[in-house]
Amino acid sequence: MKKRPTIKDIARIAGVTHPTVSRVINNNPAISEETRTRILEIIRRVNYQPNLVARGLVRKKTRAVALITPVLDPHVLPIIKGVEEICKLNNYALMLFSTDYWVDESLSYLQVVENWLVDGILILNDVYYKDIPDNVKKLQKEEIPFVFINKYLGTKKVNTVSVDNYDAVYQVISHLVSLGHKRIGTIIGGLKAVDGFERFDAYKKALKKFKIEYDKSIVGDAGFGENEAYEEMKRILSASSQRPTAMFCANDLMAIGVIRAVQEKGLKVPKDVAVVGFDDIETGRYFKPTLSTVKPSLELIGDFAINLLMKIIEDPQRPVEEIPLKARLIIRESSGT
Amino acid sequence: MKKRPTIKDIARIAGVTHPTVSRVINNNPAISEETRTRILEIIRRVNYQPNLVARGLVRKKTRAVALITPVLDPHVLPIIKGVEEICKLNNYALMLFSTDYWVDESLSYLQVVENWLVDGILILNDVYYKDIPDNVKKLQKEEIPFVFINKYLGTKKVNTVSVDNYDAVYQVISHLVSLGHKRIGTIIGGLKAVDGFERFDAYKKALKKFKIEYDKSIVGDAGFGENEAYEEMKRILSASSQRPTAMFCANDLMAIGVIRAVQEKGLKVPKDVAVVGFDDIETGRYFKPTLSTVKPSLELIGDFAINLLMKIIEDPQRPVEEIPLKARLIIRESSGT
DNA sequence: GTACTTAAATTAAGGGCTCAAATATAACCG
DNA sequence: CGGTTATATTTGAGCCCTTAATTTAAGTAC
Repeated sequence: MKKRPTIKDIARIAGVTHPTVSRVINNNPAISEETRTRILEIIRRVNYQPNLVARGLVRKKTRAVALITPVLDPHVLPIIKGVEEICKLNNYALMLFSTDYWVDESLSYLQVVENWLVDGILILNDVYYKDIPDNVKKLQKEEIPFVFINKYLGTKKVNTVSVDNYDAVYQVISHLVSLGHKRIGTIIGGLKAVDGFERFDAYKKALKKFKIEYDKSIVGDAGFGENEAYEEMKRILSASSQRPTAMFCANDLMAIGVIRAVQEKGLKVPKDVAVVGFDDIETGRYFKPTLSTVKPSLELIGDFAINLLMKIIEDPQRPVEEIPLKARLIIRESSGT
Repeated sequence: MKKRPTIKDIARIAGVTHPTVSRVINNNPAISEETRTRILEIIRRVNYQPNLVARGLVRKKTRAVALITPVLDPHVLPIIKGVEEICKLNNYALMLFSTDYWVDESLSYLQVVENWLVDGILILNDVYYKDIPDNVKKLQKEEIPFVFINKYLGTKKVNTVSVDNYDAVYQVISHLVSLGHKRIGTIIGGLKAVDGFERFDAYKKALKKFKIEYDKSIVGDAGFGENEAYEEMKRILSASSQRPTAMFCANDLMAIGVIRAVQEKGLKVPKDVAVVGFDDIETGRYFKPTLSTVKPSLELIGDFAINLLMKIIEDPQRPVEEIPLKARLIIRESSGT
């Protein structure tokens, strides 16, 4: 790369010393209007840009944040989008790291932070932790600003922005109940994933609210997979003496699997079995029948997360905040009237 | 954040000066085995990590690259994924910037680079430029390493990794011809987009190869939009005296629009009109009929692009390279036999 | 005109690291 | 043992910027 002008070059041209130029750049008021305009003019003319690395070194702030995600798939894209947008708006640079679920290795994201390359990190969390994992402990110990996206299910509170799974599932069950359903089964996504755990828990709590008894025989675990859900639903339909009239699935993919299983049995969706998913994936809008679902605003989650992170960076002592965001129920054919 | 140990702290503990420690870190051979192991032990013990910002300042290399994309949608995700993976493998940090097609504003990505925060940039290009745009000229002038992803259609060569649109479209037309089609229309995505331009050009060239005359009446422009393609196809079906028996669409979304229009006319896909798209989007696999398409390996494009960029960073003087990558034809129901 | 305040700039130091040049130490040799 | 070479380490300077402390100049008041 070409050598770029430095603050000293500007100073030399203007006939002042470089701290004076620095003051102009940083809008320090202790500069006469005359020299300020003169220096600004020179800066414009030679297209000077302050070297952010040097500035970062002395200020100990790089104005960069990192987003750590276990995986790069369409599901997380809106979150990234939300984060990126707010970053840009606030002149932060966004670094992207994917860990491929390799949690141990992702300890190395610490390295990125520890090396001062970023001022804070957003951690897209998927896994259900009983206890605070070591890498998070380390973040806390080093007092590195971080925010979890998707609830972090430790006992201790950490800064978090997440889907309000409880509210979302309640909306779904409430919707199904209002259609007259009393036998509402579920396909869960496994208990290891945060969302899997919470949505299942929320399902049980919602049933209780509506005084519907929990029935294990109409519950399946498909680990968020379509084919697994298909198999589980086949099992439920053939095993259960009294089949469910509605199914809540912890994501849309599984809902599609479930619908396939239902149709294969010669039953109709939603007439015989109503199905509601979670996420609002693209395919759900094209699938036949179109899929009822509940849609978290992931972009908004990204927004809130980065905004929270920026606040923490500015004031590391601020109290921990846990922000749940409401999802929106979308009723389509698969649970239509 | 907590104060972290510096190279000087290590030096003090070890009873040497800090350049000695620096040498150990950088594997400089001019260090006795004895002190090397002693210092490494201390580094391990206090968990010292070199401050990359400081290092960046003196080396003028941050080991970070930026990916500039006009938009963050599922279409570009595999590219990001490919880039991210290789970055990680090579200890580069990846910064993500989206310009929202706001090209003027995206001049500001220069700022990111000019400030030394990154060593080079990848530019996801979508727009068709006749001449080299100003921001790219500026990159060249400043001798900033950059690679275009998706062909940059200027007259001058720039470092590029892109889908081989010509080969891909040839594969499609060849496939349709082999099924006996002679009247093959196309819905193009507009000429402003690189891919739009190239795929249309490739379509005409392919027809020529098979000695099929180009017929304007079975060509539509839908700007890559589904509904626009639907409208264009309706127009073509009603206007054309002799309707096409096959349609090549410059992306899958438009192919879906086309199929809708065909079916609405009471015609069958692929019996009456065969349809082939481009991209292999998720929905195409679920749509009825399942969609024939041609799938570029976007992840591979990302791979190649970042690899090329890293080479350029290491050797800025290396000759310009333009790398086309082959796409794969996927035959499904919409062009089935 | 002296003393004092305020404004505007300068001087000096330092952030954490690298790298070239200089020095100290040890080793070797005739 | 003086002189040369090789090895290991230190000294010194600098990357580009910010910030506190200090100086200088100008302005005000009595």
